Amino acid sequence: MKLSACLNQQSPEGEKSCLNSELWHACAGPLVSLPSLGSHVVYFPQGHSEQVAVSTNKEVDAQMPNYQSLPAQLVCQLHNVTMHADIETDEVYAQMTLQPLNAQEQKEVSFLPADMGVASKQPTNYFCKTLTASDTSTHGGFSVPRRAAEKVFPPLDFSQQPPAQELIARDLHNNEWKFRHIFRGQPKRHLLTTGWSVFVSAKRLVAGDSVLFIWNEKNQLLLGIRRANRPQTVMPSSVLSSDSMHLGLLAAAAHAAATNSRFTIFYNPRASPSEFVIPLAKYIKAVHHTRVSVGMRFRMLFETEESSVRRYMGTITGISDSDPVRWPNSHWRSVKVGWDESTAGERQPRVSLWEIEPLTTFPMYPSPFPLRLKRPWPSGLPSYAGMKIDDMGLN
Amino acid sequence: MKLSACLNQQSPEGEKSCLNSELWHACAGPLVSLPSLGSHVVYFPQGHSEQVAVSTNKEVDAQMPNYQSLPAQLVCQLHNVTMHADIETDEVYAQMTLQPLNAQEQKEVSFLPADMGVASKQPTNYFCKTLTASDTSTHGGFSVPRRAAEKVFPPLDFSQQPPAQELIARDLHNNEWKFRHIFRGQPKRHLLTTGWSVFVSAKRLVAGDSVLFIWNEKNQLLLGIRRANRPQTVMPSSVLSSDSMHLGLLAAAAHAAATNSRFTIFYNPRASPSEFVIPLAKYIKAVHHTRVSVGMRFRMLFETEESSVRRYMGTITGISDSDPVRWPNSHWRSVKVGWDESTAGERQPRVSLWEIEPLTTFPMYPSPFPLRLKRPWPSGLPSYAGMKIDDMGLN
DNA sequence: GTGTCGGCCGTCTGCCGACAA
DNA sequence: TTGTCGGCAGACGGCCGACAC
Repeated sequence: MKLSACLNQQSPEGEKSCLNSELWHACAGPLVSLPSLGSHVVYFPQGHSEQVAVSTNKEVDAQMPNYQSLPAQLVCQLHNVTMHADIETDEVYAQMTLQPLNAQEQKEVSFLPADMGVASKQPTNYFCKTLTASDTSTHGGFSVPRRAAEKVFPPLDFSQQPPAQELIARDLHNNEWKFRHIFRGQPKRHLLTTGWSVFVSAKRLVAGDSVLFIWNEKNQLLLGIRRANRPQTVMPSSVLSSDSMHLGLLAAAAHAAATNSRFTIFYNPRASPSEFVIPLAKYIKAVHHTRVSVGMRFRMLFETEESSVRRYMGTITGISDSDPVRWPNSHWRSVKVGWDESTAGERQPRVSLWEIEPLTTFPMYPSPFPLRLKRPWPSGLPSYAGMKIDDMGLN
Repeated sequence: MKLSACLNQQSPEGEKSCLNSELWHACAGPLVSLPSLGSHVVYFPQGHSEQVAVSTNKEVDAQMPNYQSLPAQLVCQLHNVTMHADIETDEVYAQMTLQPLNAQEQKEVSFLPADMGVASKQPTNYFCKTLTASDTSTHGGFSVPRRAAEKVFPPLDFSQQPPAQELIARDLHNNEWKFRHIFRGQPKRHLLTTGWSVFVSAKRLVAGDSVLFIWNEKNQLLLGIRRANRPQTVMPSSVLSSDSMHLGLLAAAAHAAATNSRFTIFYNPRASPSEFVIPLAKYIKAVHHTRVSVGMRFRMLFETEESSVRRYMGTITGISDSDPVRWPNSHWRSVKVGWDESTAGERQPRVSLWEIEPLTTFPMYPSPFPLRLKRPWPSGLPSYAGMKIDDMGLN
């Protein structure tokens, strides 16, 4: 597996766009958004650690030493953010360069305009189909859903019999793929024939994986893939032990925090259980300007199989440290929740405040003890320098 | 890419053998040896760092902080060593669990019998062939060199016309591969036909890669592969930045050294420029009981393309720290050398003392200033506790 | 509307000896 | 001794509409 070359094919403004941004976001999913370049963010080593644990398929060792000097959250400036795709698997990921703010900078932050992060702009003219056994078999081509073909593909010339055209689509690596698009059969349907099997075998697609076609404003056809969540699809790599990787991310963050220097992380939206680089304004709003209490009802967004979103409902069952030993007083996954729909096991039993929308109207189990935080935020102007000592888990 | 399951198919004594030891060593090459389980070794973070740099295809950042508490070499006990092969690429690697010795243990070490490490026992009944274009094309099978077939494969029944048999070989993952072995053509030759192309495509072999057949004492046929050194065959992985990986290996070693606890490393013999876990006795002999001086002639073993060894000759041109800033007073690559054969670029300009055989007879350029070490070893009993402070690069 | 299948044709896989390096 | 090729037969890839859910 190699890293992608950084194809700067569009967005010459250079803003965090290294390869096609629409396609990257479409592959990443509707819930993924990247903080703006230059903005202030909160970085959570815990969340980063979770991603590494998933990627290496190994939980963090209980023997792991603590980094006493590393707070549970670091307020940083985002100096660089680039989108990438693994050259072997097309898995999307982002590289971010973060610089922890010093005390003075954290004080000044509160006077800057809030930046909640740009919402992930999902393209409008696109479709995503989960591949069937017939789609991936060598016996035939790809059956295009009718509405999808009419919305996303250029219109066919129906004076021909049968109507057909050649489609050229580009993937995340800017590679070109050619397909014969034909409208035939009884009943009539849209099919991709010649060229399709080459694509399937090159990308090693199997039934259950999804493909994604985008027709963008420049009249280009873009093509992405999203692999099914196969168990054990992970890649631990024999480069470094998972323990050393966990230590490495902590050491990198601790060193950067101690010296106010930059460090680099990878964010893997499809692998990571939760985003761990959060826009500062979003964090502040959720942690300091939102009332939550045990018994309160909330909603949370999840991605569906068809790449759209739906809300699941739940009830807050507790508010406590998710890892009291290693990360005391961290807001990471500080909210214990129960989900209404009992298809349990899929959804995390713990979430962070900025992931949920509390429903202040009609609480199902009104708590007699509404509480905001164990350490309520001082009224008046927020002090982020103070936060680092008072509220951010510095031991 | 996934890690291999640990197939304990033989050597029930369980000594560092997790999958077939003969096959692993054959794939690793004739120069690779693993220290014995329980023995004392010297671990070099610098060498480990080199391996990570090669694997991530990224040199260590000059900004990298120093670990003041981490010596340039750690005397450890080897608690566990298991052989593995990458499930995707069949690349061989070893996992070792090391425990740094405390001062008391280091003192006691000198009274234990020396363990120079077992030499890599290359199997006797084996052959290794680099694949030709014809071998890997879909047009035909595999042409077996005559001597190889006669030495390694079971004898054919020449009463049949043509003589043929089915061969069953097992790879590092204990997967079974069946081949039709036939002796035919004009002139007569040994060929593998049916089954060969399945193997080639499953392992994604291309011309230039090598295959390796072993006929062991249990009359089993073993089958390994060794890929050509394709440039950029490396896999940086988007899990962790290379900077964090470098920090991680240093942090893991530093923490283990500080607490005398165990840590785990991966050794990748085909990727790593040099072994970085050396039997203690080999280290002591090379560093403290060998005279080297500028101008001295030496030999060093290298692997040939055909999986055998040859010696290259050279002259010592200097003795100095390879990284005076980060690792002062380290013996890692402390010897600057020039090579007789000017096919330069292939061989390292710096080697470590334990990699070379100094030729004490007939030095080509006798130096008027023979020197042993910048800090000569005190005569009498070696003190490894003292070494840690005096000679092992503690800043 | 679309997933899977039988039918059918064409290409490519893969086994053979010829031939030359 | 062995790498590559032309020849050839059979397997599979891949395009088609039928049909059912």
